[in-house]
Amino acid sequence: MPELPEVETVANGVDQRVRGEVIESVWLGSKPEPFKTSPDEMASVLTGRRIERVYRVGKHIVFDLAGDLAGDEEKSGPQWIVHLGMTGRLLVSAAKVPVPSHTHAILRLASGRELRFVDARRFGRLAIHWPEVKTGAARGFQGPGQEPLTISSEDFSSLFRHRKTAIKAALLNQKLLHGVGNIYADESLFRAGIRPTRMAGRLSKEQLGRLRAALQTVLRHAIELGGSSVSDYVDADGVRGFFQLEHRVYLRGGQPCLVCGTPIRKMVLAGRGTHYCPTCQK
DNA sequence: CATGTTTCCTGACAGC
DNA sequence: TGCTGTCAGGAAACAT
Repeated sequence: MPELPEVETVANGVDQRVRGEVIESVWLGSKPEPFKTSPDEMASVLTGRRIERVYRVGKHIVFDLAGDLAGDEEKSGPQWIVHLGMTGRLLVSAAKVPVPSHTHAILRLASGRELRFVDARRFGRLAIHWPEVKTGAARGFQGPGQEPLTISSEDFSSLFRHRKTAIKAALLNQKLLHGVGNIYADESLFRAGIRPTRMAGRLSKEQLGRLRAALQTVLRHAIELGGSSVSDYVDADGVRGFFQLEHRVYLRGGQPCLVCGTPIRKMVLAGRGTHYCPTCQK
């Protein structure tokens, strides 16, 4: 399941491959489920645009598109927003490469290659975002929450203050921090020594400080290793990441804790498989 | 508003 | 071998 490090890896890979490319034509699958914007509108907005830059915001991949169809104006253009959901992939392929099953969108590029959105489980979403022009500068897609990698200690702590839900559920809430999913929630809570079930609003300042540091360390390390390849995640080249080798609790239920040897416990919390060490996490 | 529950979807896997 | 049943999980919709 792509989370922040996997989405960052994909966005960077796609950026390297398609930055500066012009979208010549667009095909969108007949089923409308994956689209927040109607297929007709999406196709008409994308067609003829130049891709200026591709990057990550939360778990979303953002394509900055040229503001006018000639692409030589400074006014800011629309953005194409891609959310990979559980099984979504963005592939850059030569046109002659067979189109995989479950392909929902194909952007044909001026170079002759194609950018393809493939998603077996259809949890992914595509949308057009128009930067809102308020006082002067246009404001691009911001995502639902705050960035885990750059948030200050003060802002991080205030996110959880007075919150009565479990800290793990709060970490998964994209309106607070965006980009954190099941793997990195479990891994950062283990490294911070905090039980996933602890009420968010009852954590001490020290615990919240440890949690922020652990989360940022884990996310940065995972980005360096190309993300975690569990189930079928691969990057834009079909290459697997390696952070799954660094997992200390995720999917390790019943196996000994790498620190103290106690069997890792597995439970369901916030509807998700949740893994923790009952000795190391208080 | 805050929090909990249900739903979507299909590949993978267990069990027969 | 091949069928059936169960599970996983991000986020929106719905319920409390």
